Amino acid sequence: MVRAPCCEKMGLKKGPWTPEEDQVLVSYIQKHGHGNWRALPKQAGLLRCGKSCRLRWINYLRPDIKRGNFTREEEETIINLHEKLGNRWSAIAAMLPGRTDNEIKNVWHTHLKKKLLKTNQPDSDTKKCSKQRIKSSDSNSSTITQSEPASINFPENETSACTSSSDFSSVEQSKNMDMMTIKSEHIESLETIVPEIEESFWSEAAMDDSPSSTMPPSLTLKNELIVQNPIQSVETFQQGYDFSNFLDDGMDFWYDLFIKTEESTELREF
DNA sequence: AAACCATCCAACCGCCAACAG
DNA sequence: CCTGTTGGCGGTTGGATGGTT
Repeated sequence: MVRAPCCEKMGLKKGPWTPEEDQVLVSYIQKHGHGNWRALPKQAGLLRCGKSCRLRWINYLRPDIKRGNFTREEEETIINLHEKLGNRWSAIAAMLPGRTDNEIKNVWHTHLKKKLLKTNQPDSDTKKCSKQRIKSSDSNSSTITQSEPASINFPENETSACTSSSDFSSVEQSKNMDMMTIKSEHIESLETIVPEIEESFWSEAAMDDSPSSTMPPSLTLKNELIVQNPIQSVETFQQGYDFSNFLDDGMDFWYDLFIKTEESTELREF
């Protein structure tokens, strides 16, 4: 079977999207949803192929997209999950609300991979302590800038020592380090969770059924069970899609998740 | 100031699985 | 089953940008 090309040869535009095109796409999806990506550009009056529209929407225009640098917690999550899941970017993205697989993939290739290579070098001073590796010019911010030479490889036997360092003296920072330890120690448990999720658990109907919904299709719950999405509190998850406080909520969620992991293997029921 | 180089990231490409007819 | 269509995924590319020489 010879596959038809994604885009018609004639008349369809490629390359960067203009603000006007973005506006057209957003307006159309807000009004009509995206039932059929292939038909969408024609109906919306866009000279793009459906695939391009879909990519643009998912990776850039979706209202729940989170912009800006990745937080340290997010980077840790990516590294830990990548260790267990490999290059399954979409699976990793499912654990990071507001982040796309494409974005995570980019961050991994351009940022995290290099950091890991650096820290995994045997004769490295960076092994001594995370304190030296995690530089924070702004102690109130957990955001890692792109130029920051931080490592997120956190050997378990180092985290406690570094928690007491001056760089991590605040309560929040201690909490961060605790979370790192917990993630490291319990990542095996996490691995056992993910494969158990049935595909049917998630619904893609939200956007089509209720265009005003702020719940992204990929995260729509069919059931009341909380399984995926560790960066979000149970309460928030059940009530709606609001990541405004995802960081703090996420901390508690990870805590709850892994503490419960220790107590019981029945993780799906809270 | 210009040339060169490195990095980033949005977008594209090709493949595959699921699904409908 | 078979075939064609569609959506989704991971790998890759190339233009833009910033830094260095």
